[in-house]
Amino acid sequence: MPKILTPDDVEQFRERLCDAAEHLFAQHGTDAVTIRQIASALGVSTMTPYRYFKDKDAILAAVRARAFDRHAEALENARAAPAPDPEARSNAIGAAYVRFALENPEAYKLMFDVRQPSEGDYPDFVRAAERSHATMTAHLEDLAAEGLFAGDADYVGHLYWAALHGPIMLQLSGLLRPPLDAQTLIAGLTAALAKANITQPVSA
Amino acid sequence: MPKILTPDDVEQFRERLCDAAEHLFAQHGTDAVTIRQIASALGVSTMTPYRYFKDKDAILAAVRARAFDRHAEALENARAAPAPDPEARSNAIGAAYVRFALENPEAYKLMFDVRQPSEGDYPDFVRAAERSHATMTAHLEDLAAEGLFAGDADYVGHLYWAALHGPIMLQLSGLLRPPLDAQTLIAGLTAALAKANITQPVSA
DNA sequence: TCGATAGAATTACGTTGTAAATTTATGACG
DNA sequence: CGTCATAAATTTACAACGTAATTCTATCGA
Repeated sequence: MPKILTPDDVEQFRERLCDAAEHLFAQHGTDAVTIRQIASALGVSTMTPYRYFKDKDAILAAVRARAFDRHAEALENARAAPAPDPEARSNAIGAAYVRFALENPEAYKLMFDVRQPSEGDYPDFVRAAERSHATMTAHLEDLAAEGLFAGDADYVGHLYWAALHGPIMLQLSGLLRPPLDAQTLIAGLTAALAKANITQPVSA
Repeated sequence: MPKILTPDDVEQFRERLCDAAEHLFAQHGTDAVTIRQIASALGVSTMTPYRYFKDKDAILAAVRARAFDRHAEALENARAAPAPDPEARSNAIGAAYVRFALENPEAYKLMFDVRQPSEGDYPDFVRAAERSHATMTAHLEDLAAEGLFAGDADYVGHLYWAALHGPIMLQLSGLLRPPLDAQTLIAGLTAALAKANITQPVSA
């Protein structure tokens, strides 16, 4: 019998390939990177990646999922870190979100890239995206358990998510001019949310 | 002497080409559309578009600029329309923004597509994008002139912009699950902004 | 009528994603 | 210990792409 790839071998190669792809994406832009470049960076032939991924779209989905996973990890670490009080922990989670986005703009753009047509075809991506956002909801549920927040944790979590995501995307789209930037807008939006203390969906 | 294209001829052909390209983009996705398809839809040869646009990127920039222009027009119409009171006019402008985005999701995605590397190369696009956002600031300056708002119009305009853009982008990225949607989040964020009445950049 | 020439069409080429065919290397078995 | 079936990798091949270079066509001043 010939050599057989263990599931571990497969996973390891996929990791290496995604690492290489991610670097190339960040360096040259997602569209400019070819399968041939990725294969060459790994020292394998052009067709070898096809043994590990269905096609180029599957590679893109895998890289996006990995970016979401790293993002989720940053949030989870912030949530797990010691904090003097719950408010400080809230701020730490928000700061971790923003820091990840601004320090890894190419990864963040990729995560929320709106072109992948049917994300349902890539369950790994969907799971990673859910995991990332779940931390924010979980933190609000912590606050609720401590009696510091009463309301719809999912809804309010999404409000804060949108309050971070909107400014970040405007900045990454190149549409903010000094002195405006994502941080300044996020400060205003989160201050407004905290002050208004919205807890339930408001009727339009 | 041979036939000579007047500037009007050129402009007319560009319009026709952008119309065709936009339809194809919305139908098949931006990436799947080829120059050959666009040319064929116009009944011209493959290379004819190159007489009117430098390359494919220039076509994309032109289509994006046109989308921003239509968006700006929708906002300007809402601002110019009669309204019972200033608050109603504010709501009408916001509603026009959201309606455009949700009724033309492909156009909206294109406008804020984060891939075009150096938008500075396309001054028409930059101008259209500025025009779109200027309406919101202008409306706040109207309010200020009437004594109904005192604060940094540019900053607060951007706060509302981000409060609309964030939820819309989350929805268009396919990351909102029922019962959550862009409208519900926008209602919460704009309610918070109105209630908190932020007027100046808040210090982090 | 005719020829110079702007604009359109045709041809051509390098590159892409990937299907199909071929080669290579492994490990159980006579 | 060689041999062979076969998984994995490579090589080859091809249609389609963006676009440069070339050729054709139709117009208008002479």
